[in-house]
Formats: sequence, C-alpha cells, structure tokens
Amino acid sequence: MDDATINLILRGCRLARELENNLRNMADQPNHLASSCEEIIRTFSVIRERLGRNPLDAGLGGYREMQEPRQAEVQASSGSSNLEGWLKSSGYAQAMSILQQAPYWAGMSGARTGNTEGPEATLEAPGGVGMEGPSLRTVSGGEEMQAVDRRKSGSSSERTRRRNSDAEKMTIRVPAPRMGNTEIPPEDGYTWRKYGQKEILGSKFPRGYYRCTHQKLYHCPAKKQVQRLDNDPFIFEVTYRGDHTCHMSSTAPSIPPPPPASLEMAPIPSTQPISASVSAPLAGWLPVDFSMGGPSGSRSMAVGGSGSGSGSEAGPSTSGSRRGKEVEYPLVADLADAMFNSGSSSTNSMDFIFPASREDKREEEDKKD
DNA sequence: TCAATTTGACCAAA
DNA sequence: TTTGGTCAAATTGA
Repeated sequence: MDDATINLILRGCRLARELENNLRNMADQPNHLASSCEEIIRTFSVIRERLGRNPLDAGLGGYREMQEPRQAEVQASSGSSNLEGWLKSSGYAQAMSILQQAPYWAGMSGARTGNTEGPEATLEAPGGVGMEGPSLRTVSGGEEMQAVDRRKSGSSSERTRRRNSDAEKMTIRVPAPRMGNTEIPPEDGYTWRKYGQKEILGSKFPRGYYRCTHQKLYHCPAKKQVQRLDNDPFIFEVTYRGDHTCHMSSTAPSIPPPPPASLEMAPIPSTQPISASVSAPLAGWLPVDFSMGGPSGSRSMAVGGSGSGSGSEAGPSTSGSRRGKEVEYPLVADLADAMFNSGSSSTNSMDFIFPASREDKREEEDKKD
C-alpha cells in the first residue's frame, strides 16, 4: 500500500471522526450531514479503487472494516413507510432512538415490512453475515406466527409452528457490550422472557429465544431471537417477530412514559428521506410513537441501576439483572438514563410502567367474578 | 412463594 | 431425516 492510499485512509478516518464528533450539532442540518457523509463515502470509494476493489461493493462497509464507529445507515429502497409503521407499532423506535444517539452501537440499517405483496423488500446486504453488511435487514413478510400450546389445548394436532420463512420478522444487529457482561445483548425497550436456547447448525453460538413478558397477560405475540455472529462475537443478531400488542390491550397499564430527553435534543424534520440516514427519519417520527405507544413499548430502561431487577425484568437481552447479574452498559446506560430518567426518581421503573403483578391479580380477581 | 432461567424433549416444517 | 422453534419440569434466586 502506497503512502497516498494510507493518507487517504487516514483522511477518511478523520472525516468520519469529525462527523461523529459533530453529529449532534449537525443533526438539524441534513444537507451538511449528507455532504459530509458523501465525502466520507467518496474517500473510501477511492481507497477501495486503489486497493483494487470495486467501489460499488465498498459502501460503508470499508468504513466498518476499519473498526471505526459505524454510522447508522438505512438501505431501505422501498417500504420505508412499512418500517415506520412497524416501528411505531412495535416500539422498536425506542431502541433506534438509542442507536442514533450512541456511536458505540454499531450501525443499523434497513427496514422490515410485513407486506408480502409488491417488490421484494429484502434489505440484506450483499456482504451477508458479518461485518460487511448492514446491520439490519428485512427477511420476509407474511402472517403472524402462531403457536398453539398442545398441552393446554390437549391435542398435539392443534399445535402449529411456522418457520422463519412464513413469519413476519425483522433482523437487526447490535453490538454486545464491550465491558461488563458481554453475554447480554443491549436493551431494546421491551421486557422479554427467555423460553429457550438452542444450538444452531453452523453457528458457534446458541440462539436464544425470547417472548414478550406480557404474552400471557396481554396475549402479546412479540418474540425475538438473539444470536451472536460467528465471525464477530461482539455483535448480536436479533430477530424480532410479531408486533407487541401488550400496549394496546384494554387491560394494559396506561401510564405514559416520561418523554425521552434525547428527542428534544435533536429535532429532525420528518420529511428527511429514510434512505439517507436512519437517524433523521426515526427521530422525526419517534415522538409520534412515544405519544401513542403504551407503557410496554416505552419501557424505562432498567440498565444502569434504576430497576430493581425483580419481577418483570425478563431475559438477559433486556436487563440481565436477574440473579444479581447486573450488567453495566457504560454508554448505553448513560444514554438510557439521559433519555428516560432525566431528573427522574430512582423508584422501580418497571413497577411504575408495568404494575404487572398487581394487574395480574386484578385480572384473576376479575375472572373469579 | 413467586418469577425467571435452564435444558432436555417434543414436534412440525423443510 | 434434519433442524429450528417451543414447551414445561427442574432449578435458581430474590
């Protein structure tokens, strides 16, 4: 590699770093942001060319490969409205709002759509698994997955399972904490209960199966699978399936969440095209989600210590607090704190948002009546 | 005592 | 037949 190429790489890194440092200041200057991104992309494209690679294949992947903080990126060409809709309904936006605030989090991109009609909505990167591709992709659309409990129903024939190809799902990649307990994938704004773990053929790491903590109470069908990437154990691939209905239930807690501080920090016009950057569009419609979303979709982040870790703290993917496995996400915790606990008390956030136990008892009493 | 996790087994889709 | 997804008993911890 010649000196000019090295200098180019350094220049690209510097530009990226500058962008990172000035991200918040530039948040309300989409044009400036876009030109800055373009310059970075151009720089690395030239590097790729010099290195004998097709610049079209490079994209931001080259940036990632250099171990620089990865920029959030959306490769949604179509179905952005679906992404928005799904995120609104699922509350995933909350996680995205964290993503956009945290350079620590690896880049995410893509969208999910449940629409089986129309153009193929797959957003998987050409690079496929690993660090070359975008960290979020749509895989397939279709009906909601169904699972009939054969034991409860009393008949095994009533039990139906559908594989991935049938179920509407969305896969994202999130970085594992580099410090503390790296076994635990980052908080995503929901409470999950682990119901299984399985070794997957061809994967070094087992896949964890989680469902919404409120599945029984609110018949919430939301599920997720968490798996480490073979070639990068610091990245979790999280597959979400089913939308959260727990916040729509008439019996669901109705206490609205505190407004996330971050949303006020960088208001970005919702007219920003989603293909440019995930940050802007998400930030643009996030407030809608928060205003509409129920408590479950806006669960206060338990990481960082505000939560007691008891009760509804479900699954290592959310809080990891059970059995004293309190996990510290230095940056994420700070973000969560800033977003949801700005000036708030230290009371148990889960009790505040999910008075599940009380709700549970009340419902049982209702049934008795 | 209650709730969450672990884990082996079961079952249906591929 | 293989494999992924789920169940539920056992275990663990607050």
